[in-house]
Amino acid sequence: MSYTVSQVAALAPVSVRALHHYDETGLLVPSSRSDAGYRLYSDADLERLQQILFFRELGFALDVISGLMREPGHDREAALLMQRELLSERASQLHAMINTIDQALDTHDKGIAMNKEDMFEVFGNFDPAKHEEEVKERWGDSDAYVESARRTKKYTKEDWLRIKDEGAVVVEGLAARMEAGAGPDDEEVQRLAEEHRLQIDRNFYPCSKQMHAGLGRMYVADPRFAKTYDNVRPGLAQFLCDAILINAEES
Amino acid sequence: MSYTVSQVAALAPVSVRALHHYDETGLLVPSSRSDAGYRLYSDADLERLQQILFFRELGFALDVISGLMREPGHDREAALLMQRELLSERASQLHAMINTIDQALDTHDKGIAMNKEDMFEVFGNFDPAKHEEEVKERWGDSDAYVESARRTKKYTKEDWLRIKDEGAVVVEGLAARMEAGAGPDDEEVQRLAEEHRLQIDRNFYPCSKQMHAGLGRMYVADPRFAKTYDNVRPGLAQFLCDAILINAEES
DNA sequence: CGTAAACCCTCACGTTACGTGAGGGTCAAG
DNA sequence: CTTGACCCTCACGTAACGTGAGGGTTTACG
Repeated sequence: MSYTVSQVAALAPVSVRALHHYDETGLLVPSSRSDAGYRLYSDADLERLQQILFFRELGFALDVISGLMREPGHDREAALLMQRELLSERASQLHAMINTIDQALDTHDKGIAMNKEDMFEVFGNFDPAKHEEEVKERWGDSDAYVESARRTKKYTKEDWLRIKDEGAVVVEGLAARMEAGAGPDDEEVQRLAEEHRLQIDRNFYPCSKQMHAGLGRMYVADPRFAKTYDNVRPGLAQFLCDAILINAEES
Repeated sequence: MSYTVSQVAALAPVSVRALHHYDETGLLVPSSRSDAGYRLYSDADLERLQQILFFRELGFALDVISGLMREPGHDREAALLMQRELLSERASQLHAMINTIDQALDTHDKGIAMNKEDMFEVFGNFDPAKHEEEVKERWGDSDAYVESARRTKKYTKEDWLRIKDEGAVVVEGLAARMEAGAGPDDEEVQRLAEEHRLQIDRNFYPCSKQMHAGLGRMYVADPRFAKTYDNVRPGLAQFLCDAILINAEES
């Protein structure tokens, strides 16, 4: 099945001209042309387009998107996970903005002026220019998510089983200590938290304590990840997050 | 207290050049200049800037923002409420996009392809071009929020008390019927729902049944509004919303 | 009191991501 | 076989600034 420009434009929120533009710049070159020179988009082209649109929605410039999607080891799953992260970040950003509005409404009702810094604080985090660097930082020096995709590609089924078992040992250990009433600062819990970090570091991508802390926060903030741990024991995601943060602090 | 361009740029996520630009186009003209011709921004200017930034964040073009803020009867509170609405809409949009990603990840895992329409459906709602019209539509023919601001400006304290009492009668009536076990399709409940609409229509802005339905949905979707009703009786927001939707359907 | 660093101003041209025709083939329907 | 709906390739237009160029102003400090 293949689609012409107008069919794609009807399906996705993108103009015909934009498709021409993406073709010209090499961002999305249709995988074939008809005899008459008509652009024909395949299903795979549409998947690529979807990713482009997600990135665009997130405020990335087209050449940056181009770069991201050209990186060696880039794959759809890694990109989707990254986009998911960024989107949920953006969502909490929006909630913060809503809070700022509520605050503005309150102070407005009372006839008093708002603190100037609070007025704009909420915008700060989503500076598009700053964003690129921040992404690099958050995902590690050499783009952790790319690195991860690169490494995991070579893993065999046995590798995956081993990694899963290693992980299960840590998770079960944590769950047991939690049930035994230990706090997140418990010595054994701390050892397991550090082991958790090292597993990521060994198996997926270089993971500093700082990055690990970021992950920890994500485990509770992001239901998709929280579920992974809370399914083992309710409250485990929060417990692990606390433990990670304590482990990260002792630097 | 007044601020120079760089001070404003440090406070808010806006470049010096952008401030120049806003000045040139008349969107934000600083309320004074120093002897040397330096732009000096007052507190009021900063409030205006904050609003501009919210609108910009929402994807409005600068000339549209200019228009919105120039409309007669435009005031800060009305604008903030409108922005709040649009932001929370945007937030649920993002959550929908996250769901789409989850779906894409699932189908990807299973090695099957996703429905092409589902792939892009989620983007559709936030077409910036379409948005302007939609806003007009949602807020009524003559910009309900502007109309509301215009009318309420003339209200005296007594007007407000009367309106509040009128409203309380309806809300208490609804709460009583709900407690008595009536469903949202109960005859008396329907009468009260319609009265609720008429009160808005009389006191604030022309409110069609369709618009009323939009409001009803907002009462449950938006915690700020839900609270107003749930504080009277838990579950009342949902109850009212259901009643409104039923009332709206019989057109 | 001078002077350098740090700001500010006004042009004015550059850039990104398309919009919007102009001029001209292509294709299915009647 | 023609008409209307698509498609193509230029190519210039536009919005919202970015990025100097050239030149005053303010402030800190020696």
